[in-house]
Amino acid sequence: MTNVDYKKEQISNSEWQVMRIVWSLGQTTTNELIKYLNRKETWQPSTVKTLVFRLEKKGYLTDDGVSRGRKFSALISESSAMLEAGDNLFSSMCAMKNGMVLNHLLEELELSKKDIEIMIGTLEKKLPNAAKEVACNCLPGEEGDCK
Amino acid sequence: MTNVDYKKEQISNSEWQVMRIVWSLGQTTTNELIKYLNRKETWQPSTVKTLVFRLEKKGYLTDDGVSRGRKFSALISESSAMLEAGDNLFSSMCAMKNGMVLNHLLEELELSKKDIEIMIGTLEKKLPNAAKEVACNCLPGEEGDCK
DNA sequence: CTTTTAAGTCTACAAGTGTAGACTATAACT
DNA sequence: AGTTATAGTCTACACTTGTAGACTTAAAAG
Repeated sequence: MTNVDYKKEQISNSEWQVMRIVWSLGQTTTNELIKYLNRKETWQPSTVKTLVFRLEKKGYLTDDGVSRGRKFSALISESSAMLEAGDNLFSSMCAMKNGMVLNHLLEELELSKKDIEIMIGTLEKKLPNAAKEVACNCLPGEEGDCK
Repeated sequence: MTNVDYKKEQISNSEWQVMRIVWSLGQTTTNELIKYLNRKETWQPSTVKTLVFRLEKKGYLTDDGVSRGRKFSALISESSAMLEAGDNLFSSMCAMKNGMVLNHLLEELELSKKDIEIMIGTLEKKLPNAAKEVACNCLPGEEGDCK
């Protein structure tokens, strides 16, 4: 069995908040994390420390080993984490309705001109070879689409 | 305090699998669920029963109260569940990179001609008013974008 | 060098999740 | 009516997650 379907440990919601600070600062200390997160969450310093600890254990953060005031940095880029999260979500939902969800997101999310242009390009390139219908994959086996 | 930010209980991963069958069949029994899920998961019948029980408790499923062979049905549509899941994911990630993730999904996911056309329409309508840049909202407070 | 502060580590604990066995009561069969 | 199969309910247990207090030790201050 190859390693292809190896499932990395998830970044939990709270952990995600920590990662975003690290990704933004590039490199950070526990204190800085506590300071920033204090503006967004109501966490005690201990909570942040626990989260950092877990993220290191899961392999998403490392530190420089200095005994006081360690510098942490991410072992995964924000972009790949985001892509993975996106893939993950969509791969577990009904394929037939993915388009609808995407369209909704395109409508609701703030997007830059450039993003929009890129996406139009992507879609236009895709259009010619697109199928009439995407099959529903909700029911294991062959039978019926979801409503 | 209004109810606006009331947080519904999450549908967990395993529960999601159950819901997909219910959504597809419109109405179903425990046995049918066990039968279908048996093709996708390696769950024991008990596992399915637990999942169904939890989904009823969380308010996502109801049954017709018949003592044997109850019929279950969903209390939430698959579409709204999916939309919610999508919103949820994207609202917790970096706004600046949302476009990139969406583009990746547009590239990778199977989409129907019609979906694509709709989305191109959405994007074209959006383009004129789109900003040059979407600000990064990773750091609480004002300072700096994430990389 | 002693004291203090706080960074880092351990422990904790409730709720949620994945997974499933054990038990109970009811419908169906003889 | 008595027996049986099994749908439905309870209980269980390990692991993850959210959240945080307690303890230890090294660095900073006096």
